[in-house]
Amino acid sequence: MLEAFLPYRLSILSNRVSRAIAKRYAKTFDLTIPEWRIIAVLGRRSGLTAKEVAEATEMDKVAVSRAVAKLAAAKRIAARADASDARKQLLSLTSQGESLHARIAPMALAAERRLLAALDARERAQLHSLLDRLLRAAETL
Amino acid sequence: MLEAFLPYRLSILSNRVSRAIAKRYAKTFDLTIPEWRIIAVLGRRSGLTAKEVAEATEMDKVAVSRAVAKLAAAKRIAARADASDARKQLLSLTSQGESLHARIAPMALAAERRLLAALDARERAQLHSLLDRLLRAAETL
DNA sequence: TGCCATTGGTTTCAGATGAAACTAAATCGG
DNA sequence: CCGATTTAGTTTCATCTGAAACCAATGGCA
Repeated sequence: MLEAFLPYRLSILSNRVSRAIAKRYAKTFDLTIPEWRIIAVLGRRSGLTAKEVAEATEMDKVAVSRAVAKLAAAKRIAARADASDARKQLLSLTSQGESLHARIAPMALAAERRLLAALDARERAQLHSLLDRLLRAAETL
Repeated sequence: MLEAFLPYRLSILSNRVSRAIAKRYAKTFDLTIPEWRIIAVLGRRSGLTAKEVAEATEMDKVAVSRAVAKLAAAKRIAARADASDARKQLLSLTSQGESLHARIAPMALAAERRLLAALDARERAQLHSLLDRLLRAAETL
């Protein structure tokens, strides 16, 4: 039963993929998955607060707080104060962070492509649509 | 980019589903996901060794060792010695474990059904086949 | 204005986790 | 047979993680 059980299969697949990527990131860049997610998100949209990052990445705020602290210590991201709310910090990539992002993003996409090589274009579109619907359904479980 | 990145989407989906199920199991039965996996596997095939359980569930042997210890302490599974190899322990559900399994399995299937309600029969078949191929592709990443 | 509830973010604490070391038993090669 | 290697499983240690407590700033609202 387990082999056919959807939650189990999703977990195995996700773990295999994440582990493969995480190992590579850790070795090459001393970067964890949460950190990489933050880099990815800030690479697209700069000046987010920690809370917005947490929402965008679906990580909890503790994880974000810690990853942000580590990234900031490594000068990969920088925080500037929000003029209108002293609790908030607006986060963005430093130039170091930018260049890290520029190096990693292609690697990430290559890994994804390797995985998706198992499917043809039509199947990829199906997969995307199926995942969309499952993700929405999983919001309210 | 992150929102469309397959490894990320898989991780979010898997986490949402696992978290929902884990929470329920933990509250109702004091059972973690690794423990539940072992129950599920032993419910189907009795007399497996810890190693075989680890293979069947794709968990590492440390996790299995710990979960087995806890399940055995709770008298949910029992270990008997292998006659031909003193290192091995043949694991099986106790009657308590059996009845736990009988109670949980339907819950698990119901959760899966709720998730799959977002798809029609044809799409479920597609999903299965896509996951099969992705799982195979992810073996060698 | 001045209190109270809320919000953004960090710290703490206790439990989970994985890699590597370890123990004990079995197997292999000579 | 007997030492070297492999295998099953456990323990240890250092790290990760999440829930809850916490702190500081803000936004009602009376």
